[in-house]
Amino acid sequence: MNAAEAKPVVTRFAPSPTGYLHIGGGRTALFNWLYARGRGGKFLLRIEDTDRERSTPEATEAILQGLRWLGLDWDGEAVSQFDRKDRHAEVAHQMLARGTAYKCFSTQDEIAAFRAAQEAAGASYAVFQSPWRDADPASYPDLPYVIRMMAPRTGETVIADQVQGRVVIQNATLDDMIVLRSDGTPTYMLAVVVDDHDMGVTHVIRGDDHLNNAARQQMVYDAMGWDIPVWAHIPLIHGPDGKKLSKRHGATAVGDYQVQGYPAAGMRNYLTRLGWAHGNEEFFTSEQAMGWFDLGGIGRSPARLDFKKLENLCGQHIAATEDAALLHELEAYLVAAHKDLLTDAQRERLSQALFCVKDRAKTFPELLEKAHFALISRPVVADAAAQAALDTVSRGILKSLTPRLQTGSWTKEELEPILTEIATAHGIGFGKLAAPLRAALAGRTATPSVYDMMLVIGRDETISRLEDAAG
RNA sequence: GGCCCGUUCGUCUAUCGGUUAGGACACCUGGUUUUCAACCAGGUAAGAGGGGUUCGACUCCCCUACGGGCUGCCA
Repeated sequence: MNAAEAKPVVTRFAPSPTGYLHIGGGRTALFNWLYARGRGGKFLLRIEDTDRERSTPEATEAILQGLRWLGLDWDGEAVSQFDRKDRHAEVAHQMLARGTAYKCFSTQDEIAAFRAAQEAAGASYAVFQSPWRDADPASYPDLPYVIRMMAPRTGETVIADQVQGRVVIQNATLDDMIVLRSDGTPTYMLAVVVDDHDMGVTHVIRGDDHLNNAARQQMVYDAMGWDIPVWAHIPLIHGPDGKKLSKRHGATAVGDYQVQGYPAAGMRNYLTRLGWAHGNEEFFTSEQAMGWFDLGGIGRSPARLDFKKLENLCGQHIAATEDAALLHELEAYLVAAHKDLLTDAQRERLSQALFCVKDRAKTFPELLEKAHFALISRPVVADAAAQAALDTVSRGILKSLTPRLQTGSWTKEELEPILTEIATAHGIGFGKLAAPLRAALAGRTATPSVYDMMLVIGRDETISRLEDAAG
């Protein structure tokens, strides 16, 4: 192992705050987090807010909020790229001094005309070649200028990518990109390199829409004599139809999943497994994933979102979550989705009911619906299906049941023979008895076991609800 | 247009020259059941197409098709 390999891992997530946290961005952040955390490294956050027109504080907050919900904690304060603009300009001028960049006085009209002429001449690619690249500084006019990278015109740039493999770009197809705009602000290509270098980023894990950019950025590293980070360009996520993910596919924001009541652990599991595999492992915790995750295991083709699989994994995670933690998540979900708070009584009863509902739900709203019986107070309002189960005959049966519940210990062992006996006495199967019981106790037709419900709400409440329903 | 990347069951994937191409989700059948969820048993289902290389290709190379990305004084 040489010195470079021994360096502690530093990864980063660098979103631009122009909107909510996209599900694809969430996965990129997750991969960076997993990689760093699994190796005792650092996971940094940088907000790429150099585009003042489109960046908003609201978007920044939405992104931070999305990351927090996903449970992706970052080290230190989030860095604002805009705040570092002086440093970026400084590096641009260092490049100038090193002779790896030059001032270009071409106007945007001139550039457009150059491209148009090239296109008209049938050139296969339109690479702008600035007439100022080799100009004598003595001939510089007193006009606004940009600083351009003095990119090599021949040869090739090789990106040794951990996911995509060895990618070769012909230098002739790359132009002398602008690193500092005429207003003195840095372009993304410069800022990202300077920041990654200054922040000590060792592994750049990002969407493969940046794969071509990596060649340009690598030239900046070379121009400054800086170490090139390990590149890993991961494929983007697509919608269920294989097309680029967009609004019409439904939820594209991480926040949407929170509001829809998917547990964060399930999201992490699903997103990790999307485009990455560790043998046949499907259901795992983030701690396990940290131990297994590596760049070589990332697939090279874009993966499609599959909500059914997401739900399946979420159901497994809900079932595996400890009651106290689950209750906490449910309350957070209620606030995030409905601005609802639980009363103390509801919280108490819900926590007692979790054992019988958490392995029957794939999402929080589904779980809450199953736990409806524990959240309501009398009088129980039955939905249409439940009302249908409370016909005259059924009400009569319930009426004959209540006296039998007054005494004895309140356990499933004692209750079972009583209910069985009532069913038998009326010549019906247990299923026929359970239906009106569910309706009376929960006002629903889909509920946990009738015994579990009775035990959770207790004898008095059970009898009262049965009497209410029996009329 | 040019350049770059990709293509295994419907979906996520395993395989890293020799396998009856495995698993998971979904789906179908049967069982269990107190509704829902779950559970048990079984089943349908894949290497985009065409050329090579090789004793032997899903695996390596080329072409085509399709999908995606980049080609900005956006990030």
